[in-house]
Amino acid sequence: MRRILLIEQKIESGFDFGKKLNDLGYEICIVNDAFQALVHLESQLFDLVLVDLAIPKMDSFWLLVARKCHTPVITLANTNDVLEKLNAFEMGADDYLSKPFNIRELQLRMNVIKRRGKLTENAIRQTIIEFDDTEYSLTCSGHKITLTNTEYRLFKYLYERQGEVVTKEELQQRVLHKKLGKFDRNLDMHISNTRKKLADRNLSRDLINTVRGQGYSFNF
Amino acid sequence: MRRILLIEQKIESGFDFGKKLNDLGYEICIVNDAFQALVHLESQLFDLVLVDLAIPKMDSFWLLVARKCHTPVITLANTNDVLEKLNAFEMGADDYLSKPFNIRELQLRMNVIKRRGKLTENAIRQTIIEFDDTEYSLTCSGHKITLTNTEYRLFKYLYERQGEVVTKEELQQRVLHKKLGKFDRNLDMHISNTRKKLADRNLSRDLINTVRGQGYSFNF
DNA sequence: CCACAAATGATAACGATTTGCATTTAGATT
DNA sequence: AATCTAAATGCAAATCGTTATCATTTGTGG
Repeated sequence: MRRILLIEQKIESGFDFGKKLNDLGYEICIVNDAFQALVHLESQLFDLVLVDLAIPKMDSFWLLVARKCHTPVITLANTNDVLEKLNAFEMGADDYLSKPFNIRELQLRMNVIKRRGKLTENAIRQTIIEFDDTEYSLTCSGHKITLTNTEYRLFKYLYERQGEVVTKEELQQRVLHKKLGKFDRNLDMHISNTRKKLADRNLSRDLINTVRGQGYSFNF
Repeated sequence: MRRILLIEQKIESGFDFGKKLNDLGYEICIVNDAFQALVHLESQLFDLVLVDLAIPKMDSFWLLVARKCHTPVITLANTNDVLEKLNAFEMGADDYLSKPFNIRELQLRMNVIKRRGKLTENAIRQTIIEFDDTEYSLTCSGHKITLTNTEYRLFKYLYERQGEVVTKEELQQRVLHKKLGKFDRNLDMHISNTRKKLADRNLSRDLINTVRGQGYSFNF
């Protein structure tokens, strides 16, 4: 899941939101009306369409288009209105979020959609990991693990792309902020140390899976 | 004038154009939306930004960013529309070209900007710092200093915002990737160590200026 | 199935970063 | 100007991150 088309009425409010997503490694494209959305959807491939329900008219128009391009859609609403929620689903949205929401929540739902798309509607994940950004700790099925800053950011980065294989280059660039050297072993060390901590708390060290020659991936 | 950031809507059409420039000795980086542009502008130094005006909306957004990074901007347009031209200048572009244009013409204009830039640059500062991302070293008026990864990224971050006061919060977030604690001393330490290294090489430790209660700023 | 190369795992040593405490400085208050 | 206080700094110790090295695993071609 990489490229996201964000349809926001107020382009400015989309900016910092989009920036956040961008920081997390997504490529964002923001448009503010259905026609532009149409143009973009037809000329480029997107992995997800996020629509602010405040977009006037055209409600289901872009949806049709998205459907044609086999792109999943998540709608965003400003209210917690149940009717609006039902409406979104009726229109054929794949999921729904009401603002303000946590980026993490969005990511989780994106992952669910992604999996649904790939594995044709399988079990919903029940193991959920809670992250604590302030003390670099995570809690998984009752076990709490405290990592170091770097271990934490690596783990979280992988978690946020669960299922995907993340290359060492990417991790090195985006988490460690340095280039990957020829015989660079330091990612391996962080992974190794993290796995040890997982094992110490009776969690599977295979939460982080190594894909030989390619990188690492997170898997429950 | 070396590194150019090219913002093109259709990435393909940017390719051969970019290739031409590349053949002429420029280092080109092509992106196709404002956010990517933002990311690149914030993480690397460019000497010039070329923007295809066909980039939808966002018109002035990337411009703001480029301004922040002290990078000149030339806009490219598909029409010969005078309004568009005026609009470009209003937005603050340094120059304007309508497609199709001669690469020579572009070069001429780039030189003009360069000269313009150098003049003001010389008036303001004559010292220029060269950065080496691979070994975290910088060269300033003949003196070469090697920093650690973190010191280097902090220094560069401040340098890229020269004149501005950058808050500790921001540095902590964007460079150290952690929250600023109440009695957090680690930025101070990095600054202190960097200053020491500057002094060791007969460079002014006041290149990094502390603004009591606010943060740090870079100043020649 | 074996030999070989390449990738990964793991330990330890080393260097960098962070933390805690003591001290100094800048600015506000009187 | 003397005092007070919050912020900044210096230094040392503890923690964390990186590198060097060797062992182990995995995949490839004979």
